[in-house]
Amino acid sequence: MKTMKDIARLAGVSQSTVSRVLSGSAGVSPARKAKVMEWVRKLDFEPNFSAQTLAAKRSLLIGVVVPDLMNPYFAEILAHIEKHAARNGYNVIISNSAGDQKREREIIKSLKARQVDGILIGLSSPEAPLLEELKEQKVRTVIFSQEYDGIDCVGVSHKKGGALVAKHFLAEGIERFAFFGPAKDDKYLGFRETLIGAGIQKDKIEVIGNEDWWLTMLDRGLKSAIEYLSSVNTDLKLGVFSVNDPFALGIVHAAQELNLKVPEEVAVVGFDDTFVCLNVRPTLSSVSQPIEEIGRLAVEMLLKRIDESESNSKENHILLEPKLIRRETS
Amino acid sequence: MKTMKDIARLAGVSQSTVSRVLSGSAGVSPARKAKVMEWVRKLDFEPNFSAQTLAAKRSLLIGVVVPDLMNPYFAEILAHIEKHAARNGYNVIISNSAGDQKREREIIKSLKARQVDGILIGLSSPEAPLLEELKEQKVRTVIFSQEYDGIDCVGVSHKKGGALVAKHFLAEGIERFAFFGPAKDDKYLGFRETLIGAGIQKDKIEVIGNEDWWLTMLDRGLKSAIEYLSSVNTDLKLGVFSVNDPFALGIVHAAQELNLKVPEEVAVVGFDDTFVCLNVRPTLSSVSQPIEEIGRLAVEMLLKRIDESESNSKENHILLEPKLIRRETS
DNA sequence: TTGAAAGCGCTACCAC
DNA sequence: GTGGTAGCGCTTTCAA
Repeated sequence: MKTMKDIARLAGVSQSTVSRVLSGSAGVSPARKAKVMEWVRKLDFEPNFSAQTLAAKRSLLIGVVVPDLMNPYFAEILAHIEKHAARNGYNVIISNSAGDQKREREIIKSLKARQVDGILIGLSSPEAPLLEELKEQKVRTVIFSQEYDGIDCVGVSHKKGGALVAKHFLAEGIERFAFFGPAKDDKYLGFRETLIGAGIQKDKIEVIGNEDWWLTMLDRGLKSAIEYLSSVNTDLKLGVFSVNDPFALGIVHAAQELNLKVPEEVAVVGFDDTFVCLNVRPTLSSVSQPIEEIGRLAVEMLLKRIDESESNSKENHILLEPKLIRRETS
Repeated sequence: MKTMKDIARLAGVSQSTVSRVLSGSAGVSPARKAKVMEWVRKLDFEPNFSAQTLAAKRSLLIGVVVPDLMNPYFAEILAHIEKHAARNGYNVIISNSAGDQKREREIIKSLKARQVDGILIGLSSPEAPLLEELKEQKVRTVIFSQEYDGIDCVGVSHKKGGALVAKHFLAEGIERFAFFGPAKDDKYLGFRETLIGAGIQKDKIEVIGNEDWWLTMLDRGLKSAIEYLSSVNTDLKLGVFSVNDPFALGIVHAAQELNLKVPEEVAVVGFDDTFVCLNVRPTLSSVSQPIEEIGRLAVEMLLKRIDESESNSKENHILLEPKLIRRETS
């Protein structure tokens, strides 16, 4: 491995000069600059990032934490994050939390030890204690899955998304409802609120997979979907709203397996509008989040924070509009 | 940020002792060890990775390079790689090459500058020059997508996979064939070889999306699939073999759009057997790679290389058996 | 405009 | 067992 010292010796200048040339800081004569660059090219030199990080306290590294890499939503957003990060000279460390808070803490701790310049985090459900910690520790953080007071975030309003689905189901004349996912999710709050506001009785709204929903998720929800659908009374048309697309797919398949007609007997709407929605038959209705935009904005927000030396300014919240994309399952 | 110096001062020992305790190296009295650990816990101390990397020349970081994060195959394998890496105390830097060789070079260069302990790389098509470079540079590397002389690798034999599909098509009495993907792909070689061995005329075998197949990939192949299927003579039943699953899906949808019956008029087989195969209707036939195993083995292989101080030993090639999973599209 | 030199936080060697 | 100390490769004052 070559070092700046080598370049300096070969180019006949001091190491400081090499550093100045490479960092693009002003105050180097064109002649010396050219000489340095010549050797940099000749040796295909690249400065050691660890040394740079140690000395400059800036790693050009961002950490991304997601609860489930297999969920196409997170895979897609990771792809966009990586693209924009790379474009700005940043590398991305990816960590999968599997929706486990303990693991999330460990990850964040280790990312800090790596001196990452910032963290982008997607949560699968609201986790106040963790976010509270994140706020205390002064790591620059942007959440791309939900809102939280005192932390930068970007995303759609899940509550509004839930409300959209409720309105849609009501307009279709549906009278029984189920939500697949954690009851504390904002999506469910918006869903339920709207239904109750429209005069629906509470006993017509059910939550499935509440506590252990994450475990249920891991096999894509098929099993618990079958369990639920086979136990439910189907004399009333059922409207099922799912916390995400893979899980919604599980419901559709469960319905098919039980010979229930979709959407005539069971209407299904997912969340995220990932590309799988179009890749399945029947095509899946879903609440759309502008994934690419969210990924881009999250990176931009974080880099802006990194640039401003003082972390004085108030947090930024960017809320985009969710949209219900109606397809064949609802 | 606290440092080892702080811990040392508080615990009343030298910095060397703190270092020894934290690295678990022998030769520290239990009493002092306990005292150090007490302060480590109290301050929630975590050593600075950059400093460690710089001093020990070991980053506990591995780089993963994939051509397309949106392809479920790579998303899945990344998930497994991350899991096993984390289990062994490694973090993962993920980079998306978009199938571009220039970008791949840049990525590798920057990963080396980051002092990664090793690189796992998945390629979308054979790229001899790049791999040759990789061999020259002594970065520990494992390929998880294909075989290459002189570099460790793990995966299924794509050639065998292609042969399996050819045999299957022949057994179904199919007489016209197409391969969607780059002609230089081993999958195609095995496919074509087997067909020709069985007496099929060369003009009955076509390659679609050869040169610009990657671009085609990016919108999941639907457009060029429609283009191809609408131009082809359909009086003979067609067997289409695709380089991966998303692309195969494009063909199925194109066929549906053109009112061609799948699999009666057009049989389709994908590659990788990602979970989308089961999530679509008709369910997609595909050549299966044991994704989880490949991810695990790739990490294990790399860590073994890292452990052996000398990089003397010959390369390892692990070839797993591909399997044709027949479903509704063939 | 340039170079010398003092760190950044840690590891590892050497001496006690 | 333990502590002192010389780097690891870079950035960034400070003087010249």
